[in-house]
Amino acid sequence: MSLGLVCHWLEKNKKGVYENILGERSLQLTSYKNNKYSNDYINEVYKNNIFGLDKVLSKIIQNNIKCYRISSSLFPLTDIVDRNLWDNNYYRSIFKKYGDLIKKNNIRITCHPGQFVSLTSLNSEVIRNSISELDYHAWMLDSMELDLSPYYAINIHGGKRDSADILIKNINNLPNNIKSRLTLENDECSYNVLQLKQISDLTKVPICFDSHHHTFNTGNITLNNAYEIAIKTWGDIKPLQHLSNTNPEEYLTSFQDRRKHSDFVHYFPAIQYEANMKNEIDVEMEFKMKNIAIFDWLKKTCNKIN
DNA sequence: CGCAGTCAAGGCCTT
DNA sequence: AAGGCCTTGACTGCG
Repeated sequence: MSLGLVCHWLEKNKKGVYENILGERSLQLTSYKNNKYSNDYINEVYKNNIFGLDKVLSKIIQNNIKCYRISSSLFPLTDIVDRNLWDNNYYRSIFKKYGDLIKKNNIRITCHPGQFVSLTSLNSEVIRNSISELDYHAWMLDSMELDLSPYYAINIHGGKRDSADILIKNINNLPNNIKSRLTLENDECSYNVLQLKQISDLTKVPICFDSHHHTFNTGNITLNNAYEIAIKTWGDIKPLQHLSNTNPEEYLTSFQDRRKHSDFVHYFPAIQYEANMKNEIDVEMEFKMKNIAIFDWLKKTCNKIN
C-alpha cells in the first residue's frame, strides 16, 4: 500500500483511549541542564524509543504499509548530549537490523525534521543547529544502510522567505549523505512549488508536493499544475507527496484553523489519488488519527466502489 | 492517580 | 505584543 504512515501507530488502550504503541519518551532541556538526567537515564529513554520503533515496524509489515516516516524524536537532545550516547555500535547495529527488515519488506523510509531546521536563517547558530539535526537524520538512514537517494527522503521546508540564494548555497554545501537524500516541501507561507522549482533546478533536490499547503500558497498556479511541476523534479525516482485536510467544519474560519490537520481524511485531490492508485507516487497521510485514518479512508473508498 | 501548566529550537499569520 | 500552528505530545509538579 503506497499510503504512508507518519511516525505513530495508534491502538486503543484498556480504557478505550487511542495511544501511540511506539511509547515514545522525551527529554526536556531544562531538566537536562539541571542535571536531572544521568547517562543511564538518557540511555534508557533512547533504548525504550528504539525498541518502540520495532513494534511499529511489525505493525506496518503485518498491515502491508509500504511507506513510513520515522519519528524525529527517537533520540531527544542529540545535539546536546555526549554524541557517544546515541552514535555508537549498539544503536547502529539495531538500526542495521531494522534496515534489513525494511529492505526485505520493500518499505520506503522517510524523515521529516522539525520546523527548527532552517537553512535560510540569518543567524549562523541556527544554520549550525539545522545541519546538526540533518546530520542526525542522515546518521539514522546510514545506520540502516539505506541508499543515498531522495527515495529515503530527509524532507525539509525552505525556512525564511525570499532567501532562495542562501538556500541554494547552503544546500550545495551539505555533506553528501544529507544532500543526496534531501527533498524540499512547499509550505503555506514562504515557499510555493514555483519558488521551489527554481531551487530544485540548481540543486537537483526534488520537490515533495503537499497538496494542503498548496491551497494556502498557490503562486497562482492550479493544484494540478503544481503537482506536475513537482513530479518532474524526481526523474526516475518514485515521487513522495503529502496529504492532509482542513477540518470541514473549520473550512471558512481563520487561517490557523484551516491549516490545522484534521483527524480523518475528508478529501483526496483526484490527481494525487489516481497516481497513488496506480502506485506511481507515495503519499504520506498526515492525519491526526494516523493508521486509524488510513484504514477509515480505505473502507470509505471501498464502499464507494461497491 | 489525574490534572494543569509547561516545554529548546524558526518563522509566519492572526488577533 | 502575544498566541497558535507546523512535524510528532510528553514531562513535571502539584493536590
